[in-house]
Amino acid sequence: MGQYNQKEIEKKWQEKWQEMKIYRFDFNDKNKPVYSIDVPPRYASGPLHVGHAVHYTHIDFVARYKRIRGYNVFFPLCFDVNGIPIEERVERKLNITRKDIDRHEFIKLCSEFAQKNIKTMIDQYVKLGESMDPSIYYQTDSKDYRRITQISFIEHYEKGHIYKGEFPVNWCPRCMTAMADAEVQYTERKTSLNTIKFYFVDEQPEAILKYHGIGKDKKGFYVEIATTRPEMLPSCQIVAVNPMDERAPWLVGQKLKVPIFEKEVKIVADESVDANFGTGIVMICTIGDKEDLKWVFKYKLPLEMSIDEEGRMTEICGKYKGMKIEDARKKVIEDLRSTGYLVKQESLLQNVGVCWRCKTPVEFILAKQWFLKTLPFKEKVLEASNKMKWFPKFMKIRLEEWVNSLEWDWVISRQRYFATPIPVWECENCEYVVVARKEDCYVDPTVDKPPVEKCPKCGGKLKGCEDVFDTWMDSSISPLYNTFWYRDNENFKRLYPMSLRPQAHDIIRTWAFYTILRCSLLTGDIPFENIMMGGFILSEEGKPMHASLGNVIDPMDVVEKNSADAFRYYATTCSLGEDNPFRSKDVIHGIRLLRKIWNAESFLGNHLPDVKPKKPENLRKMDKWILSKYSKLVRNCTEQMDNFDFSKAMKNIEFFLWHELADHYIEIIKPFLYGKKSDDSIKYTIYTIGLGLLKLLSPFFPHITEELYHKYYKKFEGEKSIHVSKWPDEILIDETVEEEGERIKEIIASIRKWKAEQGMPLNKELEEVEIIIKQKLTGEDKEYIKLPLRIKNLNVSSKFDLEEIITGVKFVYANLGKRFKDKTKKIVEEIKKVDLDRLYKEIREKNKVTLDINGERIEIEPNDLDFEKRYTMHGEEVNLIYLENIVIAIRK
RNA sequence: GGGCUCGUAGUCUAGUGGUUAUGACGUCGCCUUCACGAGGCGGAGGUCGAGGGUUCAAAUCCCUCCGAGCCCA
Repeated sequence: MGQYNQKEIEKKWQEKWQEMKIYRFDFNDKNKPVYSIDVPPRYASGPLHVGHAVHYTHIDFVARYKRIRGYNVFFPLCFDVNGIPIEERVERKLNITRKDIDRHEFIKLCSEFAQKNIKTMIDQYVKLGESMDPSIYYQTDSKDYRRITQISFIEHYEKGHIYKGEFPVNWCPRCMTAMADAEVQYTERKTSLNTIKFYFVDEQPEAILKYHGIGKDKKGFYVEIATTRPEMLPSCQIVAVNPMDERAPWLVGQKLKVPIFEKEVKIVADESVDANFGTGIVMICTIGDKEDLKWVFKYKLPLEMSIDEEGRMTEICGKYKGMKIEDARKKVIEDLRSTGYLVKQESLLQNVGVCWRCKTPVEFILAKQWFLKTLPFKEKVLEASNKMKWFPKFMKIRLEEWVNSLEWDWVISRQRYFATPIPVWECENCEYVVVARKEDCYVDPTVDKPPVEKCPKCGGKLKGCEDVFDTWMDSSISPLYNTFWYRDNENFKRLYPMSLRPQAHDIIRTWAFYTILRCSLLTGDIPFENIMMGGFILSEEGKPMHASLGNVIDPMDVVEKNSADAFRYYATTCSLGEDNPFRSKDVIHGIRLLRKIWNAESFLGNHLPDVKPKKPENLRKMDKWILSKYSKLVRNCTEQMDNFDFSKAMKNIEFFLWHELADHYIEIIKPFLYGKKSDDSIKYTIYTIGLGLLKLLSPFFPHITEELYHKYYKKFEGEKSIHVSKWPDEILIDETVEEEGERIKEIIASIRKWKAEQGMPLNKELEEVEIIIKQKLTGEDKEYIKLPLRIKNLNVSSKFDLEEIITGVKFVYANLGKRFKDKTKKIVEEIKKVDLDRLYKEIREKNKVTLDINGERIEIEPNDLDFEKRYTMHGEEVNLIYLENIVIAIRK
C-alpha cells in the first residue's frame, strides 16, 4: 500500500484533468441528454470568499453527479465584470474619482483590475477541484456578451417594454455625481430637531386641546411637528400620524398649512409612523431620504424637489431659491423663529447617509432614467416561477412576495462608466431617440456614430448616450447568452430553457427576478427548469463575515491546510437555503473520513482478484446482506442527489462505509480473506462495493476517488477517469436476507462488545458459546460467527430452557391511544398495578387479556404491550448476553 | 417596520403528531486487534428558546413573546 498523501493526490489530478480535458460539453453529441447549468458569473471585484467556495462546490456536486449519470453537462466558466463595485474599488485603490481622468482611461483601469481577479479566481476554482468547462467561457464585459445585452435591450425597446422617465437618485452635491446605495456611508451626526407649528385650515373644537402636540394661540389651532430638515418645507406633501395614536381619529383627513409657504397639505394615518419620535406627527417631503420614496409611491405624491444637483434650493423654494442647503436651513429656522412658528429646538443624534469620499450628506435629486416595465408583467413572472422547481420550496415565496410588492418599474440606467453602454443616441434639440441597429452591436455611443446622421424628426444633432446599464441587465440574460440566443438558433432550440439555476438567496429579488422577467418577455418561455438556493456561510460564531469584524475566512487557507476534498466535505454539511456557520471541526472530520475511505478502500483493493469478478450464481448470506444494504444506499443516494440533498446523501454514504462496511462486514470477512477461503461471492462483493462507493463519493471527493479508482479499478474498468464512468446500479434488495444478516451482525457485534468490556483481546479464543435463538442458524451462519470471534465450540439451541423473568413493560401508545383515546391514561395506570408475570402469561396463552376498569371491560392485545424480559440459567461459569429475542451464553 | 428562515446535551445536528429524541465533535473509561490509535468498544451529558393553546398524545400543529440570519430596488 502506498503512502496516503491527500495534497499530493490533489495536485497530481488537478494537473492531469486539465490535460485530459474531461470536463467538456460536447456540442456534437446528439445522443446524451443535456444537463445545462446557468452558473452564476462570479463578480470580479475580488477573489472568492468561503461562501462562494461553498456555493461553487455545491454546483460542482451537481455537475459531477449529472456527468456520471450520463448527461452531457454544460457547466460554463464565467465572470461578471461590469458595474459600480468594481469602479468603486478602483477609485478607492487609486484614491481618484472617475471624473478625475478620461472616461476610457478609467474603463481600462477597471478592466485590468477585474482581469487580475479573474486570474486569481480561475486558479482558486482549480484548487477547489471544481469542474467548470473552460471551453464555454464568458465574461460579461466582453464585446460578445455586451452585444447580446444591447440586442436584448433593443428587443425590449421594440416590444414596448422600455421608456424614459424621471427618478430620484442618490446624489452627492459636492462631487456632483449620482451614487449607488453601496457608495452611501452612514455616520452618526449631531443635528437639531426643530418643532414647528402647522396651523389647521379649518376651525377646530376646544376639546382637541386635551391632546399632546396640539395647541392654540392667537393665530388659531395648530399641530406641532418635529423635523430635522426645515428647509424642505416647500416640498412637504402630506403629514402623517400612526393609526394607533389616540389623536388619529381627530386628525386624519384634516388639512394643515405649511409654515411660510402657506401650502395646504392633508393628514393621513400610516403604520410606519413612529409615535415616539418628536410629537408623533411627521411631515413627508419629496425626497428627503429613501424612506420617503415609499410614501411617494404609496400615496402617489408628486415628485417635487426642493434641492437641485448643485445642492441649491430650487424654484419651488421661493425666496430661498439658489441658496445652499445649509444656508437655507439656517435662514428658514431664523424666519420660523421670528414669525413665531418655531416651538423649540433640541439636539439629536442621527444616522446620516454621506458620500464615502467627501463625507457630504447625500441628497436625492431627480434624474432622467431609462426604465424597463415590470408592473404589467407581475402575473407573467409568477406564472413562470410556478413552472419551475424550487429547492428549497419556500424560496419561491420570497420571489412572490417581492413581485407582489413591486411599486415601480426597474431603473436600468446608471450614470457610470464601466458597464455596457445603452445603445441609443438622442437629439440634442428634441430628445428624439435613435436606437442602434442590431447588426451594428456592439456599439459604444460615446465613440461610435449613430446609424443616421441627423435627428430624423427635426434634423437636430444626435448625441451618444453616456448612461450605461445596471449590471443586472447583463447578468439577467445569462440563460440567453449560454444557450446562444440570437447567435445560433439550432443550439438555442436545443439548450433553452436551461436545466438548473444555482444561486444564493440574497439575490432572489435581483438576479432571479430580473432573469425570469426578461427571459420570459424575450422568449415566451421560462429560463430554467430548476432553481437551487444556497444559504449564507457565517463565521464560526454564527455572525456574518466582515473584514471589519476580522472574522473572514479565506477558503484557500483552508484548502492549503487541510486539502480540497476536506473543504468539500464541509460543503456537504451545508444544507440548501440555510445559513451555515463555517466549522473547522467539520473540515477536520472530513480529513478523518478521507483517511477512513483510503484505508477501507485500500484493504478491499488489496484483496481484489486478478480478473474482474462476475456475479456468481450463488451469493453467500453476508455478501447478500451487505449488497442489499449497499443497493438501498445507491437507491437513496440517487434520490437525494436528484433533490440536491447533499448532506443527507453524504451522511448515508458515510454511515454505510464507516459502520456497516468497515466495522461489521470487513471484520466478518477478514478470516475468510486471511485464510484464503475467499470465494467468488466475497470477491464479487468487495469489488462491486469498493468501486460503487468510490463512484457515489466521486461528486463530493473528486481527487481521492480518482486516485483510488486508478490504483485498483481502472485496469478492470477501462474508463479513463472515474468522473466519466457510470453511476452504480442496485444489485439486489432482499428484506429477508437483510433481516437474517442483521441478526448475525448483532450476535457478532454483541460478543465483540462483550470481549471488549471484559478487557479481553478481540482475537482471544473462546472455549464455548451457546446461542439460544428461535430462528434457525445454518452451518454457514455459524461459520460467520465462529471465525471472526475465534469460538472453538459453537452450539445453537432453540429451546428456552432458561427461565423468563418479566422485568418491565412498555406501553405502545401508538396502538393504545388510537383505540382508547382519553381513557388511555387510566388504562395504563391500571395495568401498572397488575402482576406483570401473570399478565404476560395470560396474554401469551389467550392472545388477549380482559381488564375491568371502572366497571368497563377493556381488551388488551399483544401489540399493545412490549414486555421487557431477562433470562436466567443455572451454572455460575456462564456469562450471558441478552439481545432482543436472543440469548448468548459464553464459557471462556 | 414587512417578508422568509432558523433556535434540540458544552458545541453542531437528525427528527412534520405516538409518549424512553438521532448522530457527530468535545469529555470520561477500557482495548495496540495482521486496512486504519486521525482506529475500535463503552459511559456520562437534554426543562427540544420562553409562555399559552389544540390533542388521549406535541420537539413536531396553532397563538404570543425572545434571540439570530437574509432581503426590502
